[in-house]
Amino acid sequence: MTSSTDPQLLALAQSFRTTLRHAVYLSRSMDGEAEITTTQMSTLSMAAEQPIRVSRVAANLGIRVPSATEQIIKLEQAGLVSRGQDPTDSRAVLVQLTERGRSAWEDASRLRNERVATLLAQLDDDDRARLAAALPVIEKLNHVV
Amino acid sequence: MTSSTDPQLLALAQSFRTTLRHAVYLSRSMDGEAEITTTQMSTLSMAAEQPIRVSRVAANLGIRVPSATEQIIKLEQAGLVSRGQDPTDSRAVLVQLTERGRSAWEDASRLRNERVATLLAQLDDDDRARLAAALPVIEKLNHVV
DNA sequence: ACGTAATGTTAGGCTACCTAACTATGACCT
DNA sequence: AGGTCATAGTTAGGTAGCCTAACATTACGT
Repeated sequence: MTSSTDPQLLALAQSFRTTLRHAVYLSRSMDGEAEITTTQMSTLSMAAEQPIRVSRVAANLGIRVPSATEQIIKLEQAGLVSRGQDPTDSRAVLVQLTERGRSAWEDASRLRNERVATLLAQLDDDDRARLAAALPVIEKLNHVV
Repeated sequence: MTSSTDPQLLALAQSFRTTLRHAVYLSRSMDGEAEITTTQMSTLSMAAEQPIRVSRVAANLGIRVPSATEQIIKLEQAGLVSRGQDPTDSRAVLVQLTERGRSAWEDASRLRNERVATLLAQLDDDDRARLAAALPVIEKLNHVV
């Protein structure tokens, strides 16, 4: 990975980074006055799919394991998740949503979705199609790593 | 903004939010071991275009003015930006890049661009086109607000 | 069975962010 | 002009998320 990179690729990379930065600002402004932080929301989203290890939460969030432990403990104290043993590995801890956690996640998720949907409603059909087409591409990038 | 939102729009909103979240994780992992933090990088990016007020930096970053002041002072102490008066309003402070700041920003930017370009190189042409087509759409969302 | 690797937790410190209170300048109004 | 209020930024002090280092526990390879 030297500096012998295709100029067109570099240009796309730069646009992508800039747009991503702007999107993050946008996302933050949407989250604004929520009672659940973005990190907690992300953690709940992961656990909503299936029980997940602390180390995986940390890896997905891009933070260290002790930091993930800290957040998860807070979520546990709030009654939103529970920590249980992994039957296949007694070192591991499986984080899963409680009933309250699931409904809290659903509520917060719905609220955010509605806000974003309101934004998207102001695009025309072509733009929405372009956006929809690009989402799977961005997802691919994560698996390339 | 009630819950009378089009289901298709809500579905797209949810996908968009999820993908955005994943992209942020990806972005963080790219920034990883950099010597300039993401916030500082963003601040430099803004000042690189044109001198910018502290309050605008704060607004763009989604943080409060005192927090922006704090970061800008650090950048100033690092010799990367200078703070000058706005000739049109002596209350305002204009943040602009120093020579060192510009080259530091260019270096850091190039490094990140190359990392992202390496990722993008692993997509096929169609996917890259889809990605490129969606970036302006996402930019539009910022101006809709 | 023993040494090493992997998974989490605890302890302590750093930094980015916040609110509240303050200074200074601009805008408006009479 | 003078008075009042709004706007731009800084300072002070507190909160929370993230980090590294050190530790306990369980798994794995030889």
